[in-house]
Amino acid sequence: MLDNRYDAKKVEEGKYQEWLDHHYFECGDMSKKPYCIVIPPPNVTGKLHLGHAMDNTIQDLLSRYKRLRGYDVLWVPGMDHAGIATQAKVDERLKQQGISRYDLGREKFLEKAWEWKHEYSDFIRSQWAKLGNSTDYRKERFTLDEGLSRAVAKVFVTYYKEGLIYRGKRVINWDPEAKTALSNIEVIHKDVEAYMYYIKYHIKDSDETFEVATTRPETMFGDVCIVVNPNDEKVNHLIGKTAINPANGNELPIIGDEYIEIGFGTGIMKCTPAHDPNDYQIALRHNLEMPICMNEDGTMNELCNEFNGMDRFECREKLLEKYKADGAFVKADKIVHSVGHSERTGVMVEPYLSNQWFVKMKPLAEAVLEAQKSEDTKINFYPKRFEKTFNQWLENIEDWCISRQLWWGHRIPVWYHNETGEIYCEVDPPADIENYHQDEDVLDTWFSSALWPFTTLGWPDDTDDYKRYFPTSCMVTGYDIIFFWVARMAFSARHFCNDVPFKDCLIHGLIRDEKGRKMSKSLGNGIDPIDLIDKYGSDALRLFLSTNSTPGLDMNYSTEKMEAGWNFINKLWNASRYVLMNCDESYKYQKPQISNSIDHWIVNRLNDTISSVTANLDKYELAIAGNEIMSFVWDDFCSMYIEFTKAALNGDDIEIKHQTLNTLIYVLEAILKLLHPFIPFVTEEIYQEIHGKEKSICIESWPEIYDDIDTKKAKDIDGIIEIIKTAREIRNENDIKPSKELNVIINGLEMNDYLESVLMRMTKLNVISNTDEETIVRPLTFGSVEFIMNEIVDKKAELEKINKELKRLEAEIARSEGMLSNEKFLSKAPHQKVDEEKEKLVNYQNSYNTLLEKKKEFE
RNA sequence: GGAGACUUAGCUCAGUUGGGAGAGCACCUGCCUUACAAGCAGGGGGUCACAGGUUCGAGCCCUGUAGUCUCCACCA
Repeated sequence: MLDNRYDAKKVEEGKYQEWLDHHYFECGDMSKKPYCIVIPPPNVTGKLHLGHAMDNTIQDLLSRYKRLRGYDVLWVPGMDHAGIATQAKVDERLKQQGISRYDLGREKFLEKAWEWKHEYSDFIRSQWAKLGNSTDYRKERFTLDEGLSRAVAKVFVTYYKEGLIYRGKRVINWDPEAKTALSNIEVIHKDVEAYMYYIKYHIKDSDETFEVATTRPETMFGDVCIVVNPNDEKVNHLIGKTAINPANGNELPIIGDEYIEIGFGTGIMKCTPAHDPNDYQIALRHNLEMPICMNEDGTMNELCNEFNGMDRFECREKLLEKYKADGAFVKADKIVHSVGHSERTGVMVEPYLSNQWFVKMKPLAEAVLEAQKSEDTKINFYPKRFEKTFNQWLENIEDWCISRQLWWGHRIPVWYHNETGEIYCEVDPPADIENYHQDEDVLDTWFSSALWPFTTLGWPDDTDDYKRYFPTSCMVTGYDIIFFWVARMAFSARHFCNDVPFKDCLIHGLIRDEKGRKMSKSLGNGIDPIDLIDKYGSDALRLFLSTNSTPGLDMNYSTEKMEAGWNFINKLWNASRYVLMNCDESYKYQKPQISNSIDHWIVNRLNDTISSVTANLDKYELAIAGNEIMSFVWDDFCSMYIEFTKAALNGDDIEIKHQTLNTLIYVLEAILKLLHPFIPFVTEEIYQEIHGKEKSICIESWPEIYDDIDTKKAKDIDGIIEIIKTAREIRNENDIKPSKELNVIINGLEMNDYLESVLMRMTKLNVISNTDEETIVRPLTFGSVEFIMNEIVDKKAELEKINKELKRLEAEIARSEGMLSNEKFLSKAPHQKVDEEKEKLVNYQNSYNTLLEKKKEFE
């Protein structure tokens, strides 16, 4: 017997291990259709947060649903080495021990990083277990494991040989903290307050001066020329002259280039090719030098004279002081402008000229865009609008900088000949390795993530898993990584597998705190999913995460809604307890032969619920599906049906009693299956209470429609419910105690002993066939009910009520008649709607006539 | 500059092809009715941001306005 109180801890304890021990989540039943999801691999940087919990809940929900629907489900677990992020964490740990990675050297540092990885992957697995993830652990992968690493190398080498990867000197985004290059999307642009400094330059051998505006005066040590627009009448006379750089006294030729926007600022720009991408382009056009004036850590270098070794921002201040002293400083205007910051370290990114590896994006992107044009070859986004986001990014894409000056990651499979410098690019190192040295850099962590949906299945080998499960069925992820990840998986799969990586892509929003703010470390408003599980249980958390959001939109955490979820589970628990308290062994495992109308009614409602829930889950409308089941359980099953059954179970009719018990179990079991994808632990607990420990709901099958429903009988119960609600209303309105029996005459609905006992049980209604007393009447859909007036209310009050109701009905009738006499409505609206309206009108008229008659009778 | 989202009850939000507005919480009234008081029964409360348009009919479709937010791109 179930305990008399739902205790999430007790229910969930040990269940996950049992599931694993029974291999319920392992794929491979070849008789079924395959269904595959690969997990977005969490970073091994730390614990999973609430966002992961939501993402995983959705995937688990889909996996469990599909398993019940009879698919051979493979949900692949795995983790990401997360290059910069993890390296930063390990660095930080070393720092606490007073050492730096340079003290250790590359090999030893990597050992430490692997230690970190093992520690955190264990932690993450324990969190997955708490969430109940039904992944197949035999298939778990890590982006840096051997198989994936070979796949990464294979991809690099292939691209390289196809000319889609190249190495070159470019101005890239440099993170001076992590001391590595970043790709464009790893740079976050933030508006910051700054100054636009106006600096005075002298023309060589002349008294003539001009002003140049800059926000980064410290880069003046890297300037090579002054640029004006040759068409700018105001300043083009300067072209050909030579200016003196106030920073170091160097001579700067003044040249013309149409890049300069006429009318912007002073119309005169300084050009720093190594520290600005636009300046770099100008320098290319004019074949200029590209001196670098900073070190990798953001300090100034030997080009900067007395500022050598000074931090870039300190140099800025000191240089300005110098300008103020020697008259070069003109003014500083306060401005707000957008400055790039490193996504990982948060420091200001420095545009920096360096030698990096790039993927040529145009042809890869175009292949995906082409495939998106056809229904057969496209990825289907849910919600659809993200397809536009995805396309637009691919349409405007620039080459992808993939080399990172880190140690933790896939080392670039390129070796340089020690003497000739000749490049050797293969998966395996050159045979005469002693004559070569390998490229020091590693690959952007997203380079390996981009291959995740197929490398996890064994690609580039033509494995059984790859053949069976690729392309995968559905990718579940947040809109924040469409560019980082989704798009890159798309072109990788298109290029190497000639297919989509996944047929569907379900995009969800972010989870925010109760006030709608993003959860962040600095705000300290993060919520640990494990704390919530400890407090409310995994099921309650999952229910909260899966039924309170609209696809693609952000969701706020809400204690209230967590509690509402818990309350629902408690309700389910108690309803199950009621069923099991009343059923002995003989009532289990039987599909009911239903005949009485109450059972027809509940099973009919169950049918509707099954259809609707199934349809919505198939559309990824998880919240709608969840709410549908919850309201069925709470409103129909608990509030109505269970209360109905009390009459049967306390009655003398053995036949009805028997049938009721069978129906109770039958409906409960269907409910458990419908809910299992949402709340797997408690549904398993209850299911095993019915069927014994040797069975598991995890591998059961989805409920089927009971196809022998008498809808007329089911509809009669809608009438009974109307009577009950009317009676309750009358009691409440007139302050009649629930314990006081009321006599009632029912017109237009066939009654029997059982239904009468239900009315007695539910609202203490005593059904009579006629009376000599004066009655009040309430029109209902099927007919009407009458109550003995002086048991309830006085005539005057009742007359008032009738008049009010008549007035309301007149208005309704007028509205309805208006519609039905509108020829355009009749001719253009669907027949069904017209019929509905006609039926309404008839009901209104019947009600009106019933009340009118009663009114005349009173007068 | 480009793109997108949001505006519905006191609060937080649902509302899936257009056919008389819903939930949770809060509030009011009455109930310890042997599954559940973390519960049960009943109730009050909304010009669906604003203005136009399409339609027999608009919270939903179209246009514009206002406010909030997000992403992308950015000129020294």
